[in-house]
Amino acid sequence: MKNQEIAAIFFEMAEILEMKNVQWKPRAYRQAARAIESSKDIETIYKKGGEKLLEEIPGVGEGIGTKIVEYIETGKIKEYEKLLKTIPSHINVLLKIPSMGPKKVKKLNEELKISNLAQLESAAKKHKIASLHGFGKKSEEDILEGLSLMKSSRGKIVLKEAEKVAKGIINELKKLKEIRQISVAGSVRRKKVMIRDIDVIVSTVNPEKVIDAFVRLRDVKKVMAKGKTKAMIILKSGIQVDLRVFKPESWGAGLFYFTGSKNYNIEMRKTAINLGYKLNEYGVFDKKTNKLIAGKTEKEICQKLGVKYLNPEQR
DNA sequence: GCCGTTTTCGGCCCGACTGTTTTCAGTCG
Repeated sequence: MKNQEIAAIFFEMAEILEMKNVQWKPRAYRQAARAIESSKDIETIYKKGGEKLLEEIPGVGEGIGTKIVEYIETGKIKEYEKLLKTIPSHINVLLKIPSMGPKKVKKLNEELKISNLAQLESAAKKHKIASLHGFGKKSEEDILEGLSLMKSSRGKIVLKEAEKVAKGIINELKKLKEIRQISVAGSVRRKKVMIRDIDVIVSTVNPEKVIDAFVRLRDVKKVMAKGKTKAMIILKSGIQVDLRVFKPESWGAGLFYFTGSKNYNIEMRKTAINLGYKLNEYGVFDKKTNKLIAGKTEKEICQKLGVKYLNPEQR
């Protein structure tokens, strides 16, 4: 199955293009990569109907279609090899550090010639980064923490372990009388085999209290973010847990939004737009009046969008 | 680079949070 190989290449191309400040193409490559990841075996499609049939995959057009064909036929993509030569090799590992994206990686490379983890660590420790425009003292601390987190964390965990952790957190939070509804969402709810982080969704009329309790859970190692509607923590085990808080009238929308895969969500939002609606994590809204027309439950939302209610695993 | 029951050109999902800012850019999900 070449799907994963090709998708990985397109994701990487998107990152490189982004570092080069290329507009829109990164999005196109990512969209195609995600579609390819979840599409049927791409080689079979090609053998059956040629490039034309490949272009029926959403997000795959002439340009990307030709590249897929090139990979199937020759095992490589010239454009990709060309792109690789334009950046320092292995600079992509820097993108794996939390809080580091294409723009920052590019800047650090240009200003300080940083192109690997060791150079990054050394520069941060010598406080060379804080003086760069757009960076500061906190950026330096974040980088060092991100580096140590990366060294210690085991990356993804298996579903069973994630479910156990999620259950523990939910049981703990359930003790708060402020909580109306609570559920796990994201890839745990979709029952993916490997889990990167755990999403927990809550509905309440008192968000502050719930978020406070969340960031003070027993096993919290670090609070990554804490706002009015969401918080992110890293547990001592290295697992990241995100909490999203909603009002009861948006419960279904929140759960829907943070359960769906990225592709599924984009699909649903487009469906909403076509119907003259707007869909976000708070509900389905009438585009003209901005009035909430569905949000309490997932089924209500599906009904308004005219789509079949799918089990989380299918989204 | 992709896509189109208003468009073959001109848009591209979008909201929250943080840090470095002086109103915003970058990152994340």
